[in-house]
Amino acid sequence: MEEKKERILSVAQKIFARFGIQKTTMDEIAKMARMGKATLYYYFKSKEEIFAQVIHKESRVLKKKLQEAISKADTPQEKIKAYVLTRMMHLKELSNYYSTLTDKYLEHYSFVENERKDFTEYEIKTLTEILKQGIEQNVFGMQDVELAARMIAIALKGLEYPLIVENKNNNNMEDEINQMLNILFKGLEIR
Amino acid sequence: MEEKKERILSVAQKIFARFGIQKTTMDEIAKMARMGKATLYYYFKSKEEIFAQVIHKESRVLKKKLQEAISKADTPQEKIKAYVLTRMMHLKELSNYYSTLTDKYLEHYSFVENERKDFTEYEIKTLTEILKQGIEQNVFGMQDVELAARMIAIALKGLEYPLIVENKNNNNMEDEINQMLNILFKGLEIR
DNA sequence: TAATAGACCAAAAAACGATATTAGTCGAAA
DNA sequence: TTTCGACTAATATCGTTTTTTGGTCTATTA
Repeated sequence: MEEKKERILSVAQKIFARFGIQKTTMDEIAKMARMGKATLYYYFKSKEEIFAQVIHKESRVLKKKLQEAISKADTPQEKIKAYVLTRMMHLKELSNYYSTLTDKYLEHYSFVENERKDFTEYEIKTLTEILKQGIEQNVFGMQDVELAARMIAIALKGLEYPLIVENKNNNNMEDEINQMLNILFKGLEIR
Repeated sequence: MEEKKERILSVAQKIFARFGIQKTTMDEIAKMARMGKATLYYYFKSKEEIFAQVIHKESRVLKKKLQEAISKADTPQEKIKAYVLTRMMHLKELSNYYSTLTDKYLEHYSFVENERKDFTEYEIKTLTEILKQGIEQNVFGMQDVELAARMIAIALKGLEYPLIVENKNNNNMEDEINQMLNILFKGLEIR
């Protein structure tokens, strides 16, 4: 039954978020989902698979949220702003998905790596799309669109740490992002 | 004698770089420096102090290298390029100073935090300087110079990880930096 | 006095073994 | 088809002993 799988995943998501994959036991998940531990193995083949699917689900949610944010914004500049802001804000909440990006011992799970790659791909594709629209609408101008998108994606990845982890005072994260985007749009050189 | 201190530091630097502070023993340093362990304590009060001084020395060397690179470049754009490139290239080499930035258990040493803060300060000051020159020479144009410098500094810090650690193929690091700087200079918006 | 190091100590870390948890399986039952 | 109690092998944990290591003391040298 699909509903059972859903319940397991949703319970697991909460526990994983709180304790991480290592300190979460299958018994805990089973109890919290009100079923025997063995039943978990009827629906999933391993703890790793449950974790993988939780991650995957969260990734899907984020992507959806990003699409919504983009579609609500009007100009290409605002779309990029919405994208970056939504992305960073959401990642800040997602202790779970995000611990993925920092925790050392998670690096070895290949599905984490895959999910990350997949998201990067999505990110580049989405940014490319926005940039292209910007060019069509005559507000952006660059030689190589995909290259620019890739550069922005790298920068976003890089900014995760100083912006999310290091930054204690969260309120000005939005400010900082806005200021960076301003520079990104206008450039340093005089016009 | 100053020469002895120097020898200890230089030996320690090599061993720290290879094994990190935890796995390096005072006996090792002593042997490699051809002296008794107790002698180390005649010159330094603790292992931590030795490490702190090694870090400090490396930081000074990097700053000097950066100054040279900047002074060799002519235009403000080239100065920034030289700065960023030198900074990243050097950090890539410095397994030691750089491990400082990643290793979890080093976070607690306050001198590491201090050195980091000091470097960030230096970085902002230096970038501000270059940007100001650029404005004087009428090649850069921005409202708040210091703000821009701070944003670039954050971005540089962020880029360390994806550029240095994650990037296996080192040869195109230079390319990527150049492309990023191009966007930074020109901006995305059409002119 | 300025340097050096061997011997020493307390504290931390590693090694070890016994014990307890836990991921995953199986067969029976609902 | 779905569920779970009972079981197992592997892994983690814990308490203890042993070893290593940062740091000190004191005698010796130059």
